[in-house]
Amino acid sequence: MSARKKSASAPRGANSDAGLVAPQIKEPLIFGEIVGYALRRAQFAIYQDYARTVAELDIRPAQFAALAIIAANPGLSQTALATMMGIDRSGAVTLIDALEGRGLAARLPSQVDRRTYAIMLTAAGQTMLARLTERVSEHDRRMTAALSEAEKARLIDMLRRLYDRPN
Amino acid sequence: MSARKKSASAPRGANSDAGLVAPQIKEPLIFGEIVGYALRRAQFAIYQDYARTVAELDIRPAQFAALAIIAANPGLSQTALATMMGIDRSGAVTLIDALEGRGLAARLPSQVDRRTYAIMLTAAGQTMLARLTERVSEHDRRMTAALSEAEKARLIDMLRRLYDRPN
DNA sequence: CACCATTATTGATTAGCATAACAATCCGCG
DNA sequence: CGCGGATTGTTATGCTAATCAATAATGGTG
Repeated sequence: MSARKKSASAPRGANSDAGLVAPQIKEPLIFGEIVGYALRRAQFAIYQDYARTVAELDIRPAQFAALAIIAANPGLSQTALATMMGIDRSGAVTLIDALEGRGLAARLPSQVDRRTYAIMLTAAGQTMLARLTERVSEHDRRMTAALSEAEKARLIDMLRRLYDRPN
Repeated sequence: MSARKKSASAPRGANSDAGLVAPQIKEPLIFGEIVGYALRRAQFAIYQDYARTVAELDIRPAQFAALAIIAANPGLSQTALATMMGIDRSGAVTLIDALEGRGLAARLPSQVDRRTYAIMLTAAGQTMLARLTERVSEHDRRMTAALSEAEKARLIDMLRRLYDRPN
């Protein structure tokens, strides 16, 4: 549900553009009442732009998240990264494989547990993260330009109350 | 990025639970500043529960959306449904195949355009949609219980301003 | 009528994600 | 010390959804 395609090519049937109105597709009433719907559309719109933003540096959304988490927790294990990102351990493997293959992260042998690696950012990874952070901040500012700073803060607070619920 | 797993099984290394603090995984600073991150987490949390809610009636999220849109626009074409949902026409085919296979929707031959079908809900589809709408409303109320009615309205308004931007 | 656009459909391809299995290693307990 | 269970990284497999191209049938337009 997005209806973000260009000119809504609804079938015009047999009526020209004389006086007849083109049959406009209506949005179901319930969509307007539900928070989850507005949430989904806003998230989708922003995520699209976010993906395009990081793609300019040939980075996928999950990779940026991984870089940021590794930078904030140098030497963490792969499972720690996986649980932090809410993905499976197997997903972390391919994720780090990609980062390591591009020289952005490295698997150092852990000194306390020979099963695990201590994941670190390389120098290239740190500069890449710096450039990404800059662009992502700009992206977020641009996408929320319709909100004042106070509104932005209130929005974040309300969203946190939605997912931070004590269950 | 979700960190919603149970007890954060961060590796404890070699320290017991005596006085040493278990190495807590920190969230990157930038995540807290970005609207898109809070948006993503809230959307994910709510979507999870939403999917489970409709799954109780053996319906997938996209199928509920299709049912609601068809009910609001009886006799629309498949491409109209596809553009409304923001998916490809080929996706609408399999979507309606499933609904038709379960007797919830029907493809009636259009009387004005022999290429298109007029998609309608069957009686079973209408009662199914009614039951779904009931449960989804309850789900939305439950998920947004941390917000007052006024806050909910303000939240929806702000979210709309995020995806309704005039581009 | 001729030409091009549109519709529904099929098939192939891809990406993402969860699941299961497995060897290496760690930890706890006798 | 040694054994059993748990954990870590890894690989393979399957599934779901999304994307794209191609095609036959039909519509609209000059």
